[in-house]
Formats: sequence, C-alpha cells, structure tokens
Amino acid sequence: MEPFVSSFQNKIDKKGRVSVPAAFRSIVVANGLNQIFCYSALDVPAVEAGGKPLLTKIYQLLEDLPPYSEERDILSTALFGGSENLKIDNDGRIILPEAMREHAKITDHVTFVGMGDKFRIWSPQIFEEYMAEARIKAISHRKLFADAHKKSM
Amino acid sequence: MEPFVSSFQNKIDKKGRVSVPAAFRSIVVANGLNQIFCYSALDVPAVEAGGKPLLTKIYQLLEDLPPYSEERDILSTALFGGSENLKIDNDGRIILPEAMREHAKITDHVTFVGMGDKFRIWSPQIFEEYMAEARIKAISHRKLFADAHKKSM
DNA sequence: TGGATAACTATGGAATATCATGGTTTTTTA
DNA sequence: TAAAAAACCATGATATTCCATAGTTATCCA
Repeated sequence: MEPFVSSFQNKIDKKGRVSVPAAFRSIVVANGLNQIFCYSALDVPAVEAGGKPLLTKIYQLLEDLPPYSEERDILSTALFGGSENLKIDNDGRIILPEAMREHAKITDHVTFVGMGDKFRIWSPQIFEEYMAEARIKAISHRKLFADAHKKSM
Repeated sequence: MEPFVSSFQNKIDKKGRVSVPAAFRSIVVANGLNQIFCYSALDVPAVEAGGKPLLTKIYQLLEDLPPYSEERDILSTALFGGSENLKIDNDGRIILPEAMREHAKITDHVTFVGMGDKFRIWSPQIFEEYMAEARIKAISHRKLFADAHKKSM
C-alpha cells in the first residue's frame, strides 16, 4: 500500500469545502472507496484521516474486545461516534464538519500532512508551532538517549 | 455491512417524533427492514438501537447462555421485554416511546451516536459528559495497545 | 529542443436535490 | 365519540451537484 507522504496547503471556504490533495486522493481511491474516514485526533489539535484501511484497523481493534462489554461500548463510542465518513465529490473536495474545524482551530487554510498509513489535517499556524515544539523535544530526547548510551558503555 | 459512523443532533417534538438521521436510516433500510429495533440500554441512560442484524446478534448472545439459567431469564426480560420495533414513517421519523425518553432523560433534543454495528440515542448534555470520559479512556487504551505491541516485538 | 496543446488541479459560484421539522387532516381504537 | 396515532403536506435550511475559470503540469510533435 502506497504511503501518504509530503504536505500540502489548501484553502478552505466558509462552507467548509476543501480540496483533498490529488496525491492523497489517488491513494484513498486506490484503496477502495472515494471516502475519507476521519476523526478529531485524541492528543493533538488536528484531524486524523485515511482511507478504508484505517477504518478496518479500528474494526479490528474493537473486535478484540468482548462484545457488549462496557469497555467496547466506550471505545466504539469514542472512535465511531467521533468519526465522519466524508465523501469526496466530483471535484475532489470534502466538507470538513464544523466540530472538527473547531477542534483543530481551522479557519481559512489547512495543511495536509502525510504520516504513512494515514494523514493529518492542521491549521497551518498551529502545525508550525507544533513542529517547532516537536523539534525541541526531539533534541532533548536525543541528548537523554546519548547520555544513557554513554553511561551504559 | 456498513457501520453506523458519526453523530447527529436532532429535535424531538412533544409527540415524541424525531427524524432518524438519513445516514443511519439508509443503513437500516439496506439491511432489510423499515424498522428500528431498540431498547433502553442496560448500563447507560440512553436508548440502544439498530436494524435487523442487531436483533439477530442479541438472539445469538442469549442463546449462548445456558437455557433456564437465571442470567438468561434476566437478560432476555430486560432486552426483549422493554424493546420496541419502531416503524420509520414516510418522512423518515420514528416515535420514541415515553418510557425510553424517561430512561434517557430526553426532553427536546436528542443525539444519535454511531457505534459501528449499532447506535445510541442520548440526551445531548448527558452524551457530552459520557463522550469526554470516553475520549480519555480511549487515549489510555491506545497507550496500552502500543505498549503491548512493543513488548511483542 | 522548444513551442503548442492538452490534461489536471484547485477554487469560486450557482443551480438542484435532500433533509429536518412544523402543522394539518385522516384513520384507528379505546 | 373523544383521544391518540398515523398518514399527509408544506417549507426553510442545508447539503450536494453542476458549471466555469485560472493556474499549473504533463504530453506531443515538428
């Protein structure tokens, strides 16, 4: 399966319409449906999205839990209840629902970021801040890792 | 079979009439009947609902229990005794019975929440509280899942 | 190789269809 | 026969489809 790579910035109009980058779109369509399965990311202010394989993954995760258990009900509520199956229209666009735009603080532009088996949709400004943060953390993590490595030698 | 995904908020009038979201309705109809099978959820203040497949599943669940056992008696009474087959009218609406509205503390609005193979009908306020909890639990579950995955490598 | 042409992409706007919802009339039934 | 339930109808809002255009990239052929 071809991975989602690179990032693209597109405009989103007041109705919430936005073009899915052609590169991502062709991957999704090749995987079976011309629908984008997406949900508000649990730990970052962004929308997480993918094609049929992502949906299948969630199915499998839930199937491992006993049917009609409380745990399964809770997870399926969070995962399915908070998700959307967005149809890609003839012009290659989707409509990003209000709730998700709010969660990701999206106003007039969005950045699509490839993550291999899925991709994320960000507000461009917030994505840059997040990346800057991530870089700093990565540096300190690497230092920690290097120190630990030294000690163990 | 297509899953119930996403959530929708609709109004319910004083007669108890409420539109079933078109997305859910088409799934139910595609599965055979123009009816919604539903009952008061056992452990949450909500109405649990689905199409023909849900009914079949519950039958199977009960059949797996030892016949004439207390557990089976209690469950079948709770599920079937309090269940209803609500007809979808020409405008796509159902009438939610008084008893169920009471159980779910529903007044003027309801939230339909997709859960894959079934869906729930909530009072919007109560659902929001439950959803916030569910998201937190989903995060910790995902971490558990990631750890287990690491260990197995 | 270079210029022209054709295809594709992103985007805006308008036309169309669908959906949710309130109200009214008819039918049922208690 | 009165009350409740079901079917019917109307309408505004919303979502979906369709069309147009400008900019870009790819293709083709002399």
